[in-house]
Amino acid sequence: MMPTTTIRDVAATAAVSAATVSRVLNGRVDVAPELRDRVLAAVAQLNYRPNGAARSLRTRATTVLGVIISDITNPFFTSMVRGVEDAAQEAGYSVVLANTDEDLDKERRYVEVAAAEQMAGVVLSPASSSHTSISYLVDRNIPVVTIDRRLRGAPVDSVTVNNFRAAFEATEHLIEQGCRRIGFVAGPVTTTTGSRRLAGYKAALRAAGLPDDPQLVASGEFRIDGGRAATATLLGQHIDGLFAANNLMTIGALETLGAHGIEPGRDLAVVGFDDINWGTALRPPLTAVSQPTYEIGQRTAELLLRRIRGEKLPLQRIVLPAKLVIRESSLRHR
Amino acid sequence: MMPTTTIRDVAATAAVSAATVSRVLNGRVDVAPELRDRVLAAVAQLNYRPNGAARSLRTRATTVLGVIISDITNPFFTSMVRGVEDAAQEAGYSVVLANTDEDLDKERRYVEVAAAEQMAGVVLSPASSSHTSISYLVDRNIPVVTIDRRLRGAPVDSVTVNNFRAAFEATEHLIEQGCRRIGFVAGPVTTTTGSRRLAGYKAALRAAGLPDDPQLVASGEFRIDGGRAATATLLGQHIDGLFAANNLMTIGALETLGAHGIEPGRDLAVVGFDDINWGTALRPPLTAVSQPTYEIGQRTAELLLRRIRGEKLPLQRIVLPAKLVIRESSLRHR
DNA sequence: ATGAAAGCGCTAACAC
DNA sequence: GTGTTAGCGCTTTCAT
Repeated sequence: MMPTTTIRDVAATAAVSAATVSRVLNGRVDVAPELRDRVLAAVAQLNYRPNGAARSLRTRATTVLGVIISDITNPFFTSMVRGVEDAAQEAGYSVVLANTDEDLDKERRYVEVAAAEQMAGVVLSPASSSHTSISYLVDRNIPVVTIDRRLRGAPVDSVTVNNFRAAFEATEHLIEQGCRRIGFVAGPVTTTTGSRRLAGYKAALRAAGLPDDPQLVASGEFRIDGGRAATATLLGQHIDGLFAANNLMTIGALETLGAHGIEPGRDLAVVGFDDINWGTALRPPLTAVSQPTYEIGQRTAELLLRRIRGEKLPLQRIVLPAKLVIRESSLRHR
Repeated sequence: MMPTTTIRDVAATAAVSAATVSRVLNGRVDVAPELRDRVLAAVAQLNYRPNGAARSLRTRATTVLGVIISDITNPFFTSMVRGVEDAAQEAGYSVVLANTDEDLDKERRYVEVAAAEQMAGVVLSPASSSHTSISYLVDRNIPVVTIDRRLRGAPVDSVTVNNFRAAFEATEHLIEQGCRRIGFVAGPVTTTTGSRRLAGYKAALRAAGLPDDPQLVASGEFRIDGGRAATATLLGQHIDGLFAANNLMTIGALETLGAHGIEPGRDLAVVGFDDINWGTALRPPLTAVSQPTYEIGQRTAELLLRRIRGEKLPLQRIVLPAKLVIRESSLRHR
């Protein structure tokens, strides 16, 4: 068992007081260069690392960011988390993860934990745009940035993509490919992503003068089985195009199409929302709306860190561009 | 800004000493039932949550597990992390994530951080089986369990699958399908997974009396481009079967095959290591070695928690079964 | 500019 | 069994 080296050890080695060591370590300017050097040398010599617990007990602040998302198992969130992680790490913060499975109770519990643990800030992907428990955090002045989704009516920073526009463009692309009956595999409208993507799809139909047939929309959870079920429903509707509202739903859709012997690109033009690395392993490769997931995470963390540092900014609603990547699953030239 | 309620507030409300509150909260048995109830009532009434920083400063222990893996972006790790997470959460621990990108320097830095932060335990997927920095942790009596991979020569608990056997069976399956020249897209032999899977492949060839042609093995990093490059090499070798050593390499392999107009199942029998949810979205669906990733994570966390609680156990080397899931990409009946 | 001293909230001896 | 007390390692007044 190693003896822990404390700030007093450093102070003794550098022949200064513990207070001075603390000042040096926290970048106070009012320390004589000579003492500074002695302190730094001692720190290096003893390989000293400040005790985080003692520090946060004293300052009532930690260097921990909470990341509360629905499910780390979804590759979409994974890449965002990675972006948050990297940005946090760079600033000396660490990241603790919590999965809510879109369950409001779990979300609330984790938010409470974040408050109790006095986390420096929280990244949240809210399970619902209307019900929220962030007041626990707001009351304690803990900054929150929502990621991927927004909270309606709450004055909270957010980082999202332009879901409406991206869905509009994807639908437009299918129309350009000659599709006239485009099925939409929709997610839950309780999330802002679910509702905005649906709205974009409908708007594109209207813009092209196509009927907005409710039969062409089937919705479900943002999960594989949700996509499977919705697609199965739509197959009865004589569709000539299919647009799935997220990556997991796309998997379910492709499975169902495959099971019915329907080949994307040949028999049906298919577009998915969220571009993942395996899209290119498919035959034909998948046309998909690509979101800058890593950058979303990075930007979220950067914004959160600015709030943590106390910067005064107006409410931020960062919207990053999602772009359609056209491959072959949506082309109908045969 | 909310005022923080401390243990003294609870003590005052319950008309006992702070020490008694502490005893109740930590499950000491030597507290009179009556006082216990008063304390619990006060805790509930004040909605009290102990301050983690103060607690760990005092006890020199946290309720945080470090999870140090190569890349959270890989769906394989993702599911394991989820398993760790859930088990940890259940025991009142939280999880902090760190990505090493298979970089030994990063790994060492994170291990140091885990030690400095006095994390309760660490789950590690070592970038190398031989070089390691876990002594920082061992010296401080911080338990470590390696996950997915082992550390050679280090007396550390591990949870893995039987990579040798799984690779053996996958290869055997290809041989049964009539393959005689099976290409192997290999990962780095510096990892135990990389070397054991290669060994299993070779052993199966030998067992079937097939020549162990080194030309049939091409190796690279456990990444998409690694799989692409290795597969491109193997295409010059007149192979009739292909086995890729991990999920990302499989993506690269499928891409390369697709680009050459080679269809899995029809022109070439293909098996991948790691079964991921999109395997069924492929046409034909992918035959793959399925690992119980979530369970691996769970078991790892459970073992780690037992070590944290100080249970005396012999060195644990838990090996979970990976099983071949046969779909159509490996069948050659046409 | 630097040091001495107090105290963050909690638990673990120790005393009763 | 329960309370009193000391102190974990750090930062931050307050003196000097």
